[in-house]
Amino acid sequence: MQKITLAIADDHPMMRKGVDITVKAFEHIDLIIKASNGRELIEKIKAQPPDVVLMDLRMPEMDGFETTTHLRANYPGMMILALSFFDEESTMAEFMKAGGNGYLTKEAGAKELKEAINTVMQTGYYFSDNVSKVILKNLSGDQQTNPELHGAADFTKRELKIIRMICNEHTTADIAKKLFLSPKTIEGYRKTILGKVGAKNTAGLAIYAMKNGLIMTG
Amino acid sequence: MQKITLAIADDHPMMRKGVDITVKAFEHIDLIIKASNGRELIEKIKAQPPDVVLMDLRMPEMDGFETTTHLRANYPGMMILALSFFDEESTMAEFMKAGGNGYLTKEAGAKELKEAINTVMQTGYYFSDNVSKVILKNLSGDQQTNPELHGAADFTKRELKIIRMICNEHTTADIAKKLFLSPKTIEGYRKTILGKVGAKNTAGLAIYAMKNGLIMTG
DNA sequence: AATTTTGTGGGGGTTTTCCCTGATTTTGCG
DNA sequence: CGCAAAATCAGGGAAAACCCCCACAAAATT
Repeated sequence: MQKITLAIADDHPMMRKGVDITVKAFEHIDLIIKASNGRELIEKIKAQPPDVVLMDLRMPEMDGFETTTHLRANYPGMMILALSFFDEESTMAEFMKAGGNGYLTKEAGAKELKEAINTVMQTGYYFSDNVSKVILKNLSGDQQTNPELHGAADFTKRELKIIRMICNEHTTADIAKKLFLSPKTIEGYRKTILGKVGAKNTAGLAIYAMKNGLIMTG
Repeated sequence: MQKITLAIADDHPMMRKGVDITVKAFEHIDLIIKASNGRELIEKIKAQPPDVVLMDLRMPEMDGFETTTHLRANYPGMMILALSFFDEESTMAEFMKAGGNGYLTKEAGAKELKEAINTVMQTGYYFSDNVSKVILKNLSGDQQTNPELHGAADFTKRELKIIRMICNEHTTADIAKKLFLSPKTIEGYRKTILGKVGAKNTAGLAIYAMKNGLIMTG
């Protein structure tokens, strides 16, 4: 599955950041170009044309209408969406006349941005307000599957005993002495245990043990 | 399941929009306050205090440092994250000194924003570059943080924050770096903390923290 | 105003944990 | 029986934690 490449042209750095932040949550979309005006956008597009362009209409140097006209002439297949933070009809009409593929209104959320990009790629258009509200599954990043989410790793009896002793503040040497084993053996267990629970140190292990009921809470 | 309430203070409307867009994708987070400077933020917070504040540091009228100091004094349990688009250490150090709970660097994506908010609610801190994430990750939160519920020993805010970081497997050096303090200072805290809880080592501390609800169990 | 607590740091050291290589013996089970 | 997992141990080294001592400034409390 190919990633969708995206460009944004907006004179406001914070807006670019906002979009940047948003699309970073979308695994299948790559924001490859950020430009602060039309001229800069066109320059960058020469080197690397994106699939979709998000275009602010009010920009210095070269505004969104002019830029859209140029892009439409030179890249017929490119999808151009207006980032409309003032959705006056007349403005939008002019933009569509210039060759735009649709627009996002200011109410657009991350979900809609994603849908807009997907839709415009599939159908060639997207309009913010006719949102069919197709219920896609959750946005990416909603449930990040935990690698070692505890089905609770299973421990051997020895390991369990040692875990409990560690949680009772016994040191390696201490445990070794009490169990009549070599400290090196206990060290080995510590390593194995840390590996099993995915902890980086004793603190993490102790927390894990508590959460998973490996030790008595009394 | 309770939603996490969020406020943002940033003089730039587009930035607010960016965050707004982003958090709208998060079902469990409600952006309830948008302010353009510290004074406005404080006013709005009087009516409706949020769980977490995202704070730009450079703002007109009343900047992020001043605002953070004020909020920390009046809302001890409120989580304050800096939106740092210029991550100079000195700036961050000043912010942390003012009582901040952590910071998001400019590389932060939607996923990280979400995680930052979740994490700061669970642990009381978040630092953009900390990669330890997985460990205490649990399915989305439920219990809200009641700052002081358990009598137990009483800790200062600093101590509490450090306890949580220790339980999240941060090393002394690590903590020092993130809080812009000397490792020696952290060492001092460790000693004080161990003394207070009557633990002999980190394992004991972690167990204590769990038992006494010093850290969120998710 | 005086005192205590909190926050911040330093020097110098020992102990403990963590990590990398290995290894041998026992035990459980198909 | 044979094999995998469990249990046992080692050398050597790096990192982290722990433990003394101490000091000073800022803030809170009295």
